[in-house]
Amino acid sequence: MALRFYNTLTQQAEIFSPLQDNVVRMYTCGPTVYNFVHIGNLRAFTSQDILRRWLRARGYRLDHVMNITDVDDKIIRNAAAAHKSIFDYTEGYTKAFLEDTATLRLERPERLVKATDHIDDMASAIHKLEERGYTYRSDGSVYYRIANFPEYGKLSHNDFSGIRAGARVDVDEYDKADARDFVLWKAQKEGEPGWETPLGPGRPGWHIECSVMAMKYLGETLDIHAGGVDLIFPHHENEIAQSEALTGKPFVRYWLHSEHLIVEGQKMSKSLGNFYTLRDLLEKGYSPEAVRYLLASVPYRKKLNFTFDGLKAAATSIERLRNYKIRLETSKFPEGSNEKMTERTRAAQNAFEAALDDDLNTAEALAAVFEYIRDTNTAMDSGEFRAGNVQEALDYLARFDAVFDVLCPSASAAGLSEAEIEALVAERSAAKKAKNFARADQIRSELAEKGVVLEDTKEGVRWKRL
RNA sequence: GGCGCGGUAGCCAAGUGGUAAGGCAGAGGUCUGCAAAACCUUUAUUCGGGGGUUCGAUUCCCCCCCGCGCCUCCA
Repeated sequence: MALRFYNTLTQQAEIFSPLQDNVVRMYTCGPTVYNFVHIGNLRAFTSQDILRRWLRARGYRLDHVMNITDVDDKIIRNAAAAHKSIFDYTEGYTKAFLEDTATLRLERPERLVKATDHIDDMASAIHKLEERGYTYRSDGSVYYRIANFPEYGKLSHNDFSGIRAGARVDVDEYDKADARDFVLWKAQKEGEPGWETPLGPGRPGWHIECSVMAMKYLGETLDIHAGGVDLIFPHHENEIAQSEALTGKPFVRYWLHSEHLIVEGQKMSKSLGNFYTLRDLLEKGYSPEAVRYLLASVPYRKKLNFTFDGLKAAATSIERLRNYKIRLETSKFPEGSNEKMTERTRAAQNAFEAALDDDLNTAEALAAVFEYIRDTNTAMDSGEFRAGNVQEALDYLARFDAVFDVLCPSASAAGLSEAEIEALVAERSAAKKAKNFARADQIRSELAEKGVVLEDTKEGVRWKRL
């Protein structure tokens, strides 16, 4: 089954193949670094991480560009309030963003690019748009005239044909000829940061950075452009208008948009008190893997209802996966190999791949893994699962984890060393042999307090950290 | 109003024109010094409501109800 993605542009699932060879050139809209990213942002970035990993699993090489918006109204406002330059102000949140995404095990894109490093490129692009007659000036600012781009609206599927240039709307406030026109270059105002360019002093509008940086690094036509659904209009619509006006070529072949996350059934907002950053959740004691699992477990085009029950369920689900892996690694199985198990593994692998090929259906992919685990656990209990089947099962888990990446626990800061744990385990075994169960239980609870769980099995005691 | 997404068991959630995946939680059981892990059984005659098409619809069509997003810079 071929890899397919739902394309916002065509409103259909389409078979994916890159324009050139096996390299996927993709661009994703990164953060505006005026604050810590919240779990809604991270849902989108997690979807993109799953996308990245699955493309690689399917044999593609990636050239992925993500932008960091480090100049915009909110940044200017907040930096001024903090009495900092926008550079000092955004530096801290850029660093925090990189830390948070690393904590969530999100792969770094091949290129991370900042808007402020590309001011000249943007000014040139705007100048070129002026030459081509797509713009007009007003009070030192440059606007894009959407009336000159007939295809405007093709991504968001809005019909703007009724809007005529010259039908002035909110003239006093915006100085725009048309309500849908958008700013390419903002004239510098008193006390605001600005750049000297042939366009005059000012700063870029939001949309131009993505068009310019995407095409600078990836060429005039990208394979994939991804972001949250809220960016479809106006941001991505405007990117198309800018880019295609510049090149006359299709800007993006596959537009992928992830749905929003809601919290306990409601829109996440600071006023409702249900606004969370990753840092908030870690402080409450949840693991990064649990957050990652929850964000990844709902297919990206579905709204994700983020709940604390769900977060706990995610943590328990991860435990089940890890316990299974530990069982594979530590148990003794009968000699030989069972061909039926090999076939079962192959079927599970096929189901997993088919699910992700189908527009990254992560829920179905997880179902394939859990069904396999239940079946092989049963086979282990009955003795049908043989030593010769261990490696294929571990390989399957590895392929699962190459995408979901939740099996390896995050390093806990404190705790006992392995040697200390082993010593206590040995002491407890001796106490048990001597029927000193009081001491045995005492050691169990001591270790439990330090996050180490003991399990007595036929093959002896095994322990794991929580 | 326009465009778009969705309403499936206590919760999260997959799915298909042919009779409901998976996870979590709950109940009972096997195993166990206790526990853990694991397994087994059990939890939707039913997929927001009402019509229609069909041999047959949760899945297609129509209407209605409810929730959500976007419609000037929010993933």
